[in-house]
Amino acid sequence: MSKTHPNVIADHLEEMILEGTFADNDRLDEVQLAKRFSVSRTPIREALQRLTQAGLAERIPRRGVFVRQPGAIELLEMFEVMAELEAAAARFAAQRISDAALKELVDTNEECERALQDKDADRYYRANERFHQIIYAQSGNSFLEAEATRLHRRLKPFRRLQLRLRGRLRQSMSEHESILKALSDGDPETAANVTRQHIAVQGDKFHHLIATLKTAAE
Amino acid sequence: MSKTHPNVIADHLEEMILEGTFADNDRLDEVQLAKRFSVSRTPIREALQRLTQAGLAERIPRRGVFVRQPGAIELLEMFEVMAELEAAAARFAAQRISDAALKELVDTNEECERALQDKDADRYYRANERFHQIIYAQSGNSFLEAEATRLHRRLKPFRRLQLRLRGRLRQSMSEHESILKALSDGDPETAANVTRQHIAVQGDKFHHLIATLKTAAE
DNA sequence: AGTCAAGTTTTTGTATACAAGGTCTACGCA
DNA sequence: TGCGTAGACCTTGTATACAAAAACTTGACT
Repeated sequence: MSKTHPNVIADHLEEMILEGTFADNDRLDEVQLAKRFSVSRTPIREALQRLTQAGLAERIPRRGVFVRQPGAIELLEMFEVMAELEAAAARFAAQRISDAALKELVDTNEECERALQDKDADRYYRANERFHQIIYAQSGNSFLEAEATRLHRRLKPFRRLQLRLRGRLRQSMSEHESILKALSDGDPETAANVTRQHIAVQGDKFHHLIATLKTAAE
Repeated sequence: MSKTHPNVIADHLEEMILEGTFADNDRLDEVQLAKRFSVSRTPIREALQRLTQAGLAERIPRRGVFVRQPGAIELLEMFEVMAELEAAAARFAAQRISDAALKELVDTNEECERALQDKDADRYYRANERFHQIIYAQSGNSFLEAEATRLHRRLKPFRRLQLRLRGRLRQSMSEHESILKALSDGDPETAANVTRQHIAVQGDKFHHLIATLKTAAE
């Protein structure tokens, strides 16, 4: 592998962790990674620190850094917070969204629809992601946008799971419609509530999630 | 200064930045800090990286790291998000709070009251902080608790300002009462809304905030 | 055989050396 | 005098050397 910058290394490792290349509690060996990326330990340590800061790994003093995959409970907690952040973004967006963005949102949702009919999961995920990203941006709050994006990214590998969990994509689509309506109506409360419901994982789905996680782990 | 660990150094620098020891855009000189803390540049660089990750400073490649004090807009954005996180915590807490915690919350609020009557600002701030911390914890979501605490900490130096901004502490106290009532009633919606109002900086206060910031900067 | 301890090896953490790019000064030239 | 540029000087970024702590191995003793 060619010599590369620490940020790139961190991105790379982050990607690997998020994609599940490493198992939970795997140790990230500094010299091994140094060889792997053809750099010295110094930039590797920098990258590892970034990962620990992001919560993707944990550094135990004098023992090393270990990847930290979230368990079922932590995952639920993260989804709960995600739901609130998205709800907040939708609340603000209902008051602040531009006509252009609203149109873009409609287009994106139609793209979702088409991808769904074509059974093109990949395209659906991309469009879905853009749908949410537009709402973050239209919250008119770049700090919120950044935080939401960060958490969204962190949860990305589990989104697929969440969708399967929710049952059918159909329902997700109709929720999008409700969000869209609330936004174009300029109704912050409804926008927030509908969005929260859209993201949240509640009640009986909890057990389903745990079961799915266990299956995935084996 | 005695030789100390990078985390301690980072905490120290963080404290200094938050307390306003450094001005915006000040460069954090590696060798200077190394001398100051009697360590080599390596642990200093680690500490600086932590600061940049936390958003308290920015690293410009090949130029150094510079402290980033939030401007008025960013500050408002952060308060907006803080309001939403607190509202979310209150929403969950209304459903999950324990009797013991509820009692503790009442006690803490009374402590606020007493401190207010004694005009003991310091004690008031401590009690106020505990009040909010209890709500975070009682959200029953440790991820949310951690995120809220993180942002709370970041906004700490501006809270004083926010209170002055809101007018009188009296109002803050009566808002606490409303929150308390909603929590003991187990009413999530009200708890969330009241809390959001409690934290939020809206409308005309905006200009006031900017003016106050400018004064503080001179 | 099992356990404990001393020594060896491995690994992290810190210091220092070196390389590469950026800044600043001083001098030449219009 | 003002501007541009060459070169010295700093500063950051990376590699390597060294120190200290943990893990592992081996062997002695019960």
